[in-house]
Amino acid sequence: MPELPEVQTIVNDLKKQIIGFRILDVWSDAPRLVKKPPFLEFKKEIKNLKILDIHRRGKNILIRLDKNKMLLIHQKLTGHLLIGRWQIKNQKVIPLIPGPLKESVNNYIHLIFYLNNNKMLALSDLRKFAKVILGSNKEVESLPDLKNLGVEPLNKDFTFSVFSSLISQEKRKIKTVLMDQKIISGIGNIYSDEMLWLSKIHPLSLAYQLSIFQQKKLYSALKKVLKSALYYRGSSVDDYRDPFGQEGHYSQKLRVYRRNKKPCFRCGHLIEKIKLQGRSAYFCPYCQKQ
DNA sequence: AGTCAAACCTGGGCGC
DNA sequence: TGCGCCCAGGTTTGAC
Repeated sequence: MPELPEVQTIVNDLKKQIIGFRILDVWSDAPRLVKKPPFLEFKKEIKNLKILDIHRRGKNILIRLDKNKMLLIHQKLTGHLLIGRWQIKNQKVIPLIPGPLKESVNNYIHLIFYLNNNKMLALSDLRKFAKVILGSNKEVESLPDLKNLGVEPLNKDFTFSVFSSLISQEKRKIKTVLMDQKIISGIGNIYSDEMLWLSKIHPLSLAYQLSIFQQKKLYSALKKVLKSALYYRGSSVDDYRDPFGQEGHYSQKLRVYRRNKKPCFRCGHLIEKIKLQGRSAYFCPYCQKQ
């Protein structure tokens, strides 16, 4: 499930592949992935638009187009953006390029943008949870998806005092707060577990009850984990792949996520798994005392 | 204000 | 073999 490091890796990779090219056409066998406008309109509107820029906001990918249009893509749980070439045969998507793209992510391609560089940008999504929206710059910018997002954790203006004031008025559990996109954008289940383990904080601790010392530990762990995961091109815990079908290498660096009943890398006690708001949280009961 | 469940989806793993 | 069941999970929505 792509979080900030994965989404940023994808955006960085795609920059070199799609900027300056035109979208010639769109194909989909799951038009419901496009939330706005209705698919036929979407197809008509996006035709021949030139790709001017691509960037990330939270976990959203934003592709700026000609004629003041913007394309928003959120990959949710199992979405993958892939660069390659495919052919549709009997309603099935067949890869034309051998290699890494012949992997399983290819089995779930539901949306293809045909570009004028003889390549295609495809959205593969096993769960079909992904979200695609096309609108004017203004329309897209004012969507709640973007408008309600909190601070970007890797921006310079995300200082310790900003972080401190954000969490010290939060009565919710710290893991819930870290994953709340309205507070800080881009952190999900994997990296919230990792930063809490690194700063030795229990996921169920109430945010406003953390000491200044703990806040400082968490702030630096937060930055460290995200930067490092970005450096290693994200984590491929389930099936995350970059636009070329390659895995991220941070999976080998993960310290707690999905390590239930395995020894803690720090103290050897067994990692525990608990449920928190319908999600799993992994932590070391010895290192991360409440 | 905070917590929780349901909905959106479907492959994979389990028990029988 | 194969059926039914539950689970994973980001985000939104609605209920308590």
